[in-house]
Amino acid sequence: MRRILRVVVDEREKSSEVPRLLSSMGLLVEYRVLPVGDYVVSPRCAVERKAARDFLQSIYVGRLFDQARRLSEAYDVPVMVVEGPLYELIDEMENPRSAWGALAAVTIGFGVRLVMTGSQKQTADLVYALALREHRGERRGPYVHHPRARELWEQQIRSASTLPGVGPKLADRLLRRFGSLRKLFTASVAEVAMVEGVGRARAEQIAKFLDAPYSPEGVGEAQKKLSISLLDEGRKD
Amino acid sequence: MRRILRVVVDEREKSSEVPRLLSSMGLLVEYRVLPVGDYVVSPRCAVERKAARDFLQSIYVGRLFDQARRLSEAYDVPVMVVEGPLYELIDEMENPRSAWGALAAVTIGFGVRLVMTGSQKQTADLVYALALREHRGERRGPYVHHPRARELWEQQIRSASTLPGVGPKLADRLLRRFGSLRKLFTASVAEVAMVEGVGRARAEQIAKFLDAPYSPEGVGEAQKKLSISLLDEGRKD
DNA sequence: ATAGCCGGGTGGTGA
DNA sequence: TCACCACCCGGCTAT
Repeated sequence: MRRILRVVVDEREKSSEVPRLLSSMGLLVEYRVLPVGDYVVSPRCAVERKAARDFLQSIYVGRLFDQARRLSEAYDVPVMVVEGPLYELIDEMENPRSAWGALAAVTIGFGVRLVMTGSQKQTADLVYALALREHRGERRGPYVHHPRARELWEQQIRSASTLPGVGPKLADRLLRRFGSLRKLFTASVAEVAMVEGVGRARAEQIAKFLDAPYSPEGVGEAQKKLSISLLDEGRKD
Repeated sequence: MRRILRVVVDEREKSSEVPRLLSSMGLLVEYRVLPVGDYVVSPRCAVERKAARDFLQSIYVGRLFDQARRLSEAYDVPVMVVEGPLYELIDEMENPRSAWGALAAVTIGFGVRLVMTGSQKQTADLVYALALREHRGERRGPYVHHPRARELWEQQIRSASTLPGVGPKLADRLLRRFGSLRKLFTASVAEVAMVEGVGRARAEQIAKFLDAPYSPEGVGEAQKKLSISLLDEGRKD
């Protein structure tokens, strides 16, 4: 049996259909007065819902950037949903480019993830998808995208995960087995291969990686630029 | 005098109106065969343009996540533009939620910035706004990036950078000095401290990190309190 | 010789 | 997300 998905909704959103749709989908909807955001989907992810017209208006009042800032300050994964006929409204504008510029500023400048939807139903579907995703802790993307590791053990896992074929799960097992990063990094192929989830092939791959000589110039790609700029020219032997 | 905005466009995009619109706006359009992305707006920012129908289809072929991954690996600011009547198409689908889930995965999992537009004209306006925005930052570097698998030396630098107080530059120096990751990880405090940019304090910090015992659930009571307070879910009374 | 600038590099913070 | 700041390191310099 799987746990109920929970989402915290701002009181003011009661006037929209979205919360009702969410609870009809099986989500547990809980109302609060939220200082920022409209739908809190997980401790790190909140959604701000804005009607297309309101979105465009708030560009000129400067309110948009304020909200984007507050949202990204409060949550690691800030999402802004623009709901409604945005395209038509932008086409009616005198200078549509400023609207696209604002869009770019919000998503690139503040790191807010934008999604446009066509209706409240679609907004609800999106929020549901977000809740599902956040709840599962689903990692579709590469693990390097992990936000930030604060605790020591998280940093250790992150470090061990840089080994080829080693993700967070395996890193945990390896660290449990060896006790510290140093011991892991100095372990022999046979010792590493003994850990569950690591076979001979993977163990050898890891050893090969650790022992690989460092040659940034390598096979002469355009990457040379980096290594050249990194070279220190102040050798005075 | 301000410099002309330049954008590199994939050859295949010639068949669309967008490049023509861009150059009529005053952008310098340069055609190339791009390995990834359709519009390269700056050394760090590229845009992949997808028709709404194509976008939805590529979800089911699995091609979407592949493209998202390649885009985000090659550029720091990957942008995906979904052009056309997405809302209507999604409403016609049997399970629209999977579409929103895919959208969420692309933008949250892969860090791709999504923007929906209603027409080629709007896409052009967006690309223009991006070019303007990126131009202000004035970064230089190669416009075309390659999606090829990360080079060995890059992975080695990434691995060494997980050490505390060590970024890409220091990682390079450390690896040059020690020759391989294994040798770096087994080096003594004194040896590490000899490298330029690493003093006694930093060397000791690194050693402490490597030798720290792994205790995922936290051993210290004080530590426990901290993590509990951090994990405390959105109680905002 | 050495104590104090200064420029590069890192990582945390607030917008 | 990203730009800015504060700290750490090591070399230079002026005594």
